[in-house]
Amino acid sequence: MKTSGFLNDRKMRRMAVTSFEASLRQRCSNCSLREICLPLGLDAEELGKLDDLVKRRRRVFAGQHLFRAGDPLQSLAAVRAGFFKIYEVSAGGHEQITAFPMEGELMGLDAISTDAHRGNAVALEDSEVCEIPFTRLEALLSDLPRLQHQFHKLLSGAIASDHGLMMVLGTMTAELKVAAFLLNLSDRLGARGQPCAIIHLPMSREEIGNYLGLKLETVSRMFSRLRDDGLIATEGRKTEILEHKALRDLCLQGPLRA
Amino acid sequence: MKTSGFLNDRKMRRMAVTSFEASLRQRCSNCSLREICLPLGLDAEELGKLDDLVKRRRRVFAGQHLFRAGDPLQSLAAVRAGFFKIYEVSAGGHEQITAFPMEGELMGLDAISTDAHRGNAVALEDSEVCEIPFTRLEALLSDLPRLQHQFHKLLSGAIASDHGLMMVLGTMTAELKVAAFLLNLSDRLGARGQPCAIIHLPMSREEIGNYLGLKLETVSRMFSRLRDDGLIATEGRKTEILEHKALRDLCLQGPLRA
DNA sequence: CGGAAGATTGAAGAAACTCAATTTGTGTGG
DNA sequence: CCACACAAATTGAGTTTCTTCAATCTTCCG
Repeated sequence: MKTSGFLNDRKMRRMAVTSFEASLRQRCSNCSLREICLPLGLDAEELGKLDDLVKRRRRVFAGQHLFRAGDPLQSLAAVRAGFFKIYEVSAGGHEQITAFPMEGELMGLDAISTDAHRGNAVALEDSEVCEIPFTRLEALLSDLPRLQHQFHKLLSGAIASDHGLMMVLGTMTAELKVAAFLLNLSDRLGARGQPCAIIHLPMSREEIGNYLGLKLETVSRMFSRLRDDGLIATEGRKTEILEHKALRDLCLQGPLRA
Repeated sequence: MKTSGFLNDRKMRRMAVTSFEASLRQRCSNCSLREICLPLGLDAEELGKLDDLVKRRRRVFAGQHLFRAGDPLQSLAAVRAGFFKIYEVSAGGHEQITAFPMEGELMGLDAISTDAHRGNAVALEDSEVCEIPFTRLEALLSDLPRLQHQFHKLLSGAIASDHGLMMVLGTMTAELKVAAFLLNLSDRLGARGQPCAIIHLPMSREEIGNYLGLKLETVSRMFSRLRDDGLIATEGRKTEILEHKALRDLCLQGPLRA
């Protein structure tokens, strides 16, 4: 579970490249994610007001925490690039990963209820976030009904996707859980216009298992089974979905197999 | 899983009684739940505006649906009295109960993202809800920053409690799941000033199992085990928590037992 | 009181876990 | 660039936990 935040040459080089690209899209107004993120549905004037609020392009290197449980809620964070994991620690000391946020997804929404973060956010790869000071955001929402509505949609969508995970955890066998996990990632990548057949998983088998309520060995076995059945191809953490439809059918029929 | 919505004499008598009581507390302003529900933190004037919005005391008899998946989102509903279950049906036809809302809790929050309900809400006993037309509520939020903030807290709290269930589903054994379930109910009753040592469970073993990712026989066995260990006493669906601290310790140490 | 649904308990089976050995992948330093 | 060391992933064998199937008991209503 531990990851080093050490900055080696490779990481520095990689960040230099992304920072050059990023200079071309400094504002929500022309951000490629504006159709799936908070700005969805805003006009130019409204976008401008939101833009004034957002602190863009804070970098978080692989293994670094963006926030920790107990931290007071200052800002929500939208993933601009990269991949995160959010995990919570129970009173008994058990860790549970509750989400793997990717581009355009907000982190920290569960902190509003107590003004303090409940989850811990760690970058799984070198990443970039946009920070949105929450108090100022709430003030702006009152002025911009469309932004308010979109914010509510994102909050509501977070609940809905949590329910999706509950469905997975509560009703599925190990094989189906892994299949559903891969499809979920693929769908979310597809929704962002990214290639969704070949997925580079930024998380370990252990992290997948933790998320799905399985042990890492079981996850590995299920990857192997799906591979042997010809549904996927694996090459380390790179996973290709060969039979998208068959994989989806597998999830649909669920543990109902005759 | 099926329950009859048949209205027998007993039900009619019961409702007559509650309706008499209810006439004394017709508005949010003097509702006993205002400290845990949407009105928390509002002053008299603000309360009045919210009051004008809310359609109070819609009755839902045991077994009846308040809304179903696919229904367009008209109103959010706050439980005024009674107990509900919310279940979702996956594409593959599997049911998963995602919540057992009780007094002061909002239902339908996950519908905002798609303007249609995803869950199905069924009353587990004769119940009463306050309906809050969502479009009008959102308009009011812009005028009442405190109401807006409280609404966000409730949305955020829903996410947080969903994460709590994920933790249960993902990390706990059958025995701990049942223990955690009982404690959760007890805590929520306690937070409402109700007796929390003796709980009358309005849901069946099957429904508990569905919620916790267990089969009904396993749930029954775990009730028996907790009873044999002296932590609880059971008398049908009436359950008494005898050793509150021991039960909590059990959940804390989790599957870490030596 | 009688029937049906819900709950409990037992015994056998399946699924996932634990422990352990091996292989593969990754990053570091020679 | 290669070899080494360490972490991650895979695979196997045996065990535990939960489920399945089945019988019995209880509770709730009519």
